[in-house]
Amino acid sequence: MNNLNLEDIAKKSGVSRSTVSRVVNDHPNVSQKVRDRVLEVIRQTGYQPHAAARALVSNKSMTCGLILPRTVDSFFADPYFPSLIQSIAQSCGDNDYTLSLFLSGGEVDEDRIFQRVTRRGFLDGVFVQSGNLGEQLIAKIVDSKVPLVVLGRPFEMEGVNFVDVNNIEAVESAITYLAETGHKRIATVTGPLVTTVGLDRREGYLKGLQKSGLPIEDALIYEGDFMEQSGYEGGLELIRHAPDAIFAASDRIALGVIRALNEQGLSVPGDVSVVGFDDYPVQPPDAPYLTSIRQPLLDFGKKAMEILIAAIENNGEVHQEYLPTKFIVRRSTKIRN
Amino acid sequence: MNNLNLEDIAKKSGVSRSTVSRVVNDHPNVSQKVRDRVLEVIRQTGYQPHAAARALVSNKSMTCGLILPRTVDSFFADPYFPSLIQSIAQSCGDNDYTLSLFLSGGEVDEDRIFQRVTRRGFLDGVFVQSGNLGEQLIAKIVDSKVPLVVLGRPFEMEGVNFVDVNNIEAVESAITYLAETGHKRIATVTGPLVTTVGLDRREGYLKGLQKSGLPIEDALIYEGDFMEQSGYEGGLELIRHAPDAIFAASDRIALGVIRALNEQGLSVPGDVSVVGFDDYPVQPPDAPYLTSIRQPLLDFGKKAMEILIAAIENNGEVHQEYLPTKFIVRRSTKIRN
DNA sequence: ATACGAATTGGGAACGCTCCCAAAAATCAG
DNA sequence: CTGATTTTTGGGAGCGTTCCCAATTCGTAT
Repeated sequence: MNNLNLEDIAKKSGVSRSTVSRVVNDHPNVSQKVRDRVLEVIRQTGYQPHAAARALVSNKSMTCGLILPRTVDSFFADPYFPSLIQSIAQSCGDNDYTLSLFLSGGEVDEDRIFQRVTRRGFLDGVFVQSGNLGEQLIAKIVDSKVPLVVLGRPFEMEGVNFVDVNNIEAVESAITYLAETGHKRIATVTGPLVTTVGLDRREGYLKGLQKSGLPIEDALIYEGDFMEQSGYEGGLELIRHAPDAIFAASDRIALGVIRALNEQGLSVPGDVSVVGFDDYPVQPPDAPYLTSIRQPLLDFGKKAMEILIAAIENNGEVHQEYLPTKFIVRRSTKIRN
Repeated sequence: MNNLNLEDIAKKSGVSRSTVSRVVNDHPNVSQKVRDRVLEVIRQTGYQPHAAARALVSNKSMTCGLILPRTVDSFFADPYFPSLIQSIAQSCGDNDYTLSLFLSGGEVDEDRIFQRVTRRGFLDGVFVQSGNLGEQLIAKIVDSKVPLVVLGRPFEMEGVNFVDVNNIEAVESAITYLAETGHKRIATVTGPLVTTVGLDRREGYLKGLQKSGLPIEDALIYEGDFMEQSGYEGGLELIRHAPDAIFAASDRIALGVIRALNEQGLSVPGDVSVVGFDDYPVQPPDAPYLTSIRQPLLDFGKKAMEILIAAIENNGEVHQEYLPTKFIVRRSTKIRN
């Protein structure tokens, strides 16, 4: 088995521990001849440095944490989570970091996670998914000085790194588009208004109406929770007020809305246009033609990782970034005149 | 900040490093008085042992890996993955292990992951999700002697730990149930037949027919891939051969099947009974009444963790376990006479 | 009180690495 | 060919633990 240490490799290649270390870490000032010889021994023996020993002395574990403060339900149902995980995992891998996952279901978990996160020699930094549940944890982590990047804008933004999608602007321009294409009564099923995402997307909706000179009507706003069921319920409710377009704060909501409309004999986009948000790579086959706002998922993880690395290295300035989205017109909307 | 070490705590509490270590690790032979004093200092200072230092000397990182050899698509679409992650994460947390996540999309990733996994002082053991992609990786990990538990039966079972659900038996009894309730032409949309799950569920289907004295008809078997779309396509294909029941190898497939049937004017369960597999806690609202086979998800993670811990500690015997499922009759099936 | 065994406590060594500095070797200029 | 300079190499120290063993303290029976 592979349980050799630096010294063993050194002996086998007739050099010193230090030299092997230099080779392993790609330091300069090693003659080509020696480097090749050592490299060959390493190849033959399959030597790999001991992660813990390295972490101990260099004070870097090359591991970061991803904390998802989530209820069981939403974690299952929403493709956002796999996407997020995937995106972060990818970026970590690309930067030679390992990703540790922490799922939190409540305060007890959060305490436990907080303990772990602040353990020395364990994580170099953490990502926390923003959401109503995690706020307190975020505050504690900020206090603890552990390098942190929040995924999605947190409520308390002062001095905390985060990456988010530009929700407000994205929705605003989607609404503007709807207004420009002849829609007069634009309704919305929002996300949960206890989250910044939910709030921001509603804000974008309001701003969009304002900008387009359309009146804001409370009856055209239904608070959902990103799940399909809430879209369905919202759809049933909203059609009582004769909208000609519905902006859904997530694709899943949009699916529910469409289901409700269809069930009531309304066609999409014939009678009502529907716009979603997310545009996941895998569209549910029920709605292959959903007009939606695409989140730049891979960029998201990449940017988050960039910021985390900066935070780990500099622990200086605060980074807060909003990534642009892309509005994709498909066939769930139509131009009205 | 919290960067004290054992020695500091020792000094502050007027004892030696060793004693503090004993207190931290709950060793006996520390007088109550001293223990209390040390504990108080630890509480005040918020001391936590340095993870890497501990890992170095004790040769246990208290971290395990979860490797998901998966294509992007299926990872997004299938609620199985969040469920699996959740279940494993939970069990890890409960046993004071940290979970590191590795998503693999191909051979390059697999090599990289393998390197990491075998790094000393890094992971105490790993879980690998079974599937056609990961077989080679599993073989390599088995060779490397890193404690391993495969999630789902692997193709090559010799000497490798795994946990699976008793797919064959589960499906067999579902089919038997259908036969007993008067179904004569039971069709199936299988999972991908390049995976053991797909194969086993088909095997259960065949055995069930056999046991019930029903003939096996190739036209009643459609190979799907666990995704809804394949259920839809399978449904369209199968109804040309007039089945009175369709067993879908996953709930997602079942949804697609139902969609196809409905689209063709057939009612479920009026014309055709449909049985799914998985019974995820969050049922898609389209089919709240799906008769299905429930996977014992939490038990799954728990059992897997148990086996992994045993493997880490004993590295002795091989554990291969099949967990029982639960057949849940709802309203997508009916009794025919 | 004294001695003896048990319980408690302290300090050294080691885990495998990186970093620093000094020693050795190689290179170069005069 | 010598001395100065640069490059390469080797060994010691230390990171913060745990484990082991020796030293000390304690309790108890004589």
